Amino acid sequence: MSAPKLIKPTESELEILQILWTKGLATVREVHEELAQIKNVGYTTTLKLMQIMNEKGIVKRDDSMRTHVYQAAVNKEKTQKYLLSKIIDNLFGGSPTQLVIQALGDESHKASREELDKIQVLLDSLKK
Amino acid sequence: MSAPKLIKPTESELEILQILWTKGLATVREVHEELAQIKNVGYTTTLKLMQIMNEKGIVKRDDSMRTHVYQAAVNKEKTQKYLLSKIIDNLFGGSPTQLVIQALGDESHKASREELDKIQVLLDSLKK
DNA sequence: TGGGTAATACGAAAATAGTCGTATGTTTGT
DNA sequence: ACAAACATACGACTATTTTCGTATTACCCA
Repeated sequence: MSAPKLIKPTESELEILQILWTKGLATVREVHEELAQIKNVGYTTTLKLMQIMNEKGIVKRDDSMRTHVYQAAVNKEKTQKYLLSKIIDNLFGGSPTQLVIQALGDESHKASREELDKIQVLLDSLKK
Repeated sequence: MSAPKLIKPTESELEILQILWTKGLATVREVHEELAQIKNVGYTTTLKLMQIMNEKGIVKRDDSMRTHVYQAAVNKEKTQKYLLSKIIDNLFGGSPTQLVIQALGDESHKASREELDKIQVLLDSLKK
């Protein structure tokens, strides 16, 4: 029985994870430059954060080179599911339906026709 | 132009808000007793939290009586929408569809047939 | 080959969240 | 009437998260 340690990334950590999930491999510099586009933060701050994430096991790094290369060590879908589960409990009283309804109704994040179809497919399979 | 100040409740505050949204009006004692069922925390902690929430404007209170009566000062749906919007950006790269798919697939929060129908209705209206 | 640029390590301040002890006053039951 | 139970206020302590300055070492090239 290996305890599947569930990690709860902080908000800042999540921002970095998103970048790593997209890029796959990245240096601190690369991550920082992405980050700098959405928030005003110093390079060493990003560095420190990624070092801490490494200690926590949220990311892995290859430090065989002088410039270390990082990658996410936690699975994207698993992390999303885990955090979503918390939110469903914490914000929607345990009802995923309420969450879905709010999400679909969100004016600032409209779903395309294609996406709606995707949801329809899933919905059909759940109905069986 | 009144600035519609958007408040981001903390996790503990959210737990309290959930109780207040359900109860409508409640004393600290009542909130604390609900809270004590899900977490181990002292009475004065709950009290302090609610005092802070009052200062922040997240809750209102009637202190004309010795035992103050609290109620939520922020709208439930608005708060859910706001926080959800953040999560969509922060955890799902801006795609509400991904969030919906994960939420519907959540094994520990299964949606009932009735709820699925509700979602279907909403989905139909969005498709038009 | 020496100076500028770039990288990591480290420590510690600043900001935010959560916790509770203690003081003080109020109510209530017997 | 008075002790026990109950309520709020308030300050302080702990923990976590975010931030960045400074030191040190490595790399590059004019």
